[in-house]
Amino acid sequence: MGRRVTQRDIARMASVSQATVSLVLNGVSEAVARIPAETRKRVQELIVSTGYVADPAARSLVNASNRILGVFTYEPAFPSGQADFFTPFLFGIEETAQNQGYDLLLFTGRATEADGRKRIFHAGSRLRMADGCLLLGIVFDQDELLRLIESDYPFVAIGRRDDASGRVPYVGADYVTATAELAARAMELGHSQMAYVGPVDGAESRSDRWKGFATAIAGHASVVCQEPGSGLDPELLLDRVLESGATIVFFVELADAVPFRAAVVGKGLNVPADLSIVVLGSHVRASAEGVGFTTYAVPREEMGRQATDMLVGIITGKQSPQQILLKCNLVPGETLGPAKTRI
Amino acid sequence: MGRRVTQRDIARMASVSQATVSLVLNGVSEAVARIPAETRKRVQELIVSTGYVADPAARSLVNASNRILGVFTYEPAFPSGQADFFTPFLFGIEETAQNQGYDLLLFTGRATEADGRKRIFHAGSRLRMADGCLLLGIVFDQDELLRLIESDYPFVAIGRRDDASGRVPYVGADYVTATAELAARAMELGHSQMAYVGPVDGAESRSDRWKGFATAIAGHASVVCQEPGSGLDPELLLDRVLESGATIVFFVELADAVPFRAAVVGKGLNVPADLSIVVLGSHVRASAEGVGFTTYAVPREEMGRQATDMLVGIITGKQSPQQILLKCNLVPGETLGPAKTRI
DNA sequence: AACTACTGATAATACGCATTACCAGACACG
DNA sequence: CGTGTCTGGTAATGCGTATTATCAGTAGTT
Repeated sequence: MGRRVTQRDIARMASVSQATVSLVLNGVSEAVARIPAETRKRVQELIVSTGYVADPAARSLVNASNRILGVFTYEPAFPSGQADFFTPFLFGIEETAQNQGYDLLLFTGRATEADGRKRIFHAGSRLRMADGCLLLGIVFDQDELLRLIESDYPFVAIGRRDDASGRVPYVGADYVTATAELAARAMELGHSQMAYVGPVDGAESRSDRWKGFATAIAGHASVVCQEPGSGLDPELLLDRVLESGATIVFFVELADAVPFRAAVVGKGLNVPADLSIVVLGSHVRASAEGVGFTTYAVPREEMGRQATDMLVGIITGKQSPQQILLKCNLVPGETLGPAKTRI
Repeated sequence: MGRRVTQRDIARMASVSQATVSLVLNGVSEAVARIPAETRKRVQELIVSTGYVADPAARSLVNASNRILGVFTYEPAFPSGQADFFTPFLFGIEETAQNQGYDLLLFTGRATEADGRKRIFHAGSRLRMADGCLLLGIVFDQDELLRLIESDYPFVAIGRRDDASGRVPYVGADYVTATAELAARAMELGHSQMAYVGPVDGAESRSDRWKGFATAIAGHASVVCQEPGSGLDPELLLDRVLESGATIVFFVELADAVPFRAAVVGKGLNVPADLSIVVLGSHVRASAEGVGFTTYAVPREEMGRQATDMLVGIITGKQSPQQILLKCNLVPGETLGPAKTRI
């Protein structure tokens, strides 16, 4: 590779010093250094004709700033399975980063430790290459969060985090309220025997749903069936639900609801006449796919946007770390109806 | 921000020199520098306990290597409209980058010039932060490609490029062959009056389709209707197609085919009994969406993978720039049938 | 005692850039 | 002629790291 052009090269060509080139390049004011227009022009022209571009590494060594935002995903980032989950965040992040004039560094790092999890801190980590970092994922590593907080390295999590004694800055979605609203609506429609399919604890986004649900129905309705979901055979699940006497099923995962609904229809039953289905959170896109589930939309793109804005604010010192919850809008859908009176 | 830990800090704590820390850190062999196990251990422990991580900027200043791959998209990268177009590439790129131990730098840069196009070269470009770069997009800038080639900066385009006197390394899709195959199949089914909706020149991916199409039907069938597509009112388009006597319509863009099909059905006609529809290239996902168009699948993820591998090969000097075309597999679909004999 | 061989490091330097302190020359003024 | 002021720059330095040449001390050999 033919060595790239440096300020020294340009300096030699223009018969000035490297310092002068730097001064011209950064267009410093007359107040700090006097460079006559004629010299400026001469240097400028050489900069253009050689296609000189400052080496960002060297620049950042001096400035301690790269105008780069890191994006760290705890779960494997892109693999198609998670695609619909991560891409909306990335859309929002990319859009805002662009507006703010930042580039995005995606940390692809694979699991390095014995526990099979990706780690932020490891030998050769390129984390510092970014001025700050966005954290994406369902489950985070406690130790790393703590270290991150203590290191003063600017970062913002996407999704609510109550780890690390509540000091994690984040932009999350208000699952509690949205779930409670759906549960309330279900109760208005006469449902009192409910099924809940999905995890009730673990990540915040999951326990929050359960919390909102459980709180809302407390004293008014009861959970007659609770399954962990994910991978459970739809037919089998349907049998259990029917057996339990539930008139409505709440799904944490859209992916579980889809085959379940197919199973219901396959059995000659009608949704929502015979059985209501509610999904606790979907991508905005989901509704466009014609499925029509009753659910609420998690504003993932907006989360990405606000998290990015906050991160930039923290980096530039214009903002202090905060914790923000965004509202999820209800999507009426067509899978929630009045409770069927069972015989 | 409390200043970060540097090698000097560790050196002081361990009562050794900065050089020693660097040597221990990089685990140099006894041959090049002798550091007794005891000292090594002492330094190692401090490295761990302080959570020291080498500054990649400083490192790259010395090494001229960051283990970072740049991704430059000429069209706005993520915005939802293009989502399905770009994300498959990114999946492949991310997967391979991860396997190769590289991080990904997404250049978000906005249009800086008067012509409203994004530019690779501009003041403050962070291009050099990456060891090499992948180029994504439909239409590229001639000048920049030339400059890139002459600069010896490693890069690989995704999509065939005949710009810059054919010296652009790329991994593309073989649109010519795939399109010709579809055209041949159509002719086998008796179609001889054809409509073609979409651009016939401009970007390679577009002119290649037309080329494969035109070559295949030359002398056997004729184009009775050709429209530029994109944005044309479906109803109006349908009228023109019917009027022309075409028995089959080839679409360059899936996005155009979808509303068109709806218009056909809306008019009480049947696809493919009354009119066949063929789409020239789709995402693999398209078939999963239940639309069932006859088309061919552009192996976008695989293109991303191979381009990334090639780029890494070029960077490490293990491979020279190449030009590769990948095969597109036909997707039978349900929208291509025998030609209807018009009255 | 003089020489060699080895050990365990370190000092020096370069990488490309930004920045500050400083300086040489021209000119004006008293 | 001595002093001050302005102009047009430059030299020097530091950022954090990798690398190479060098060196002081000790032990062993003749």
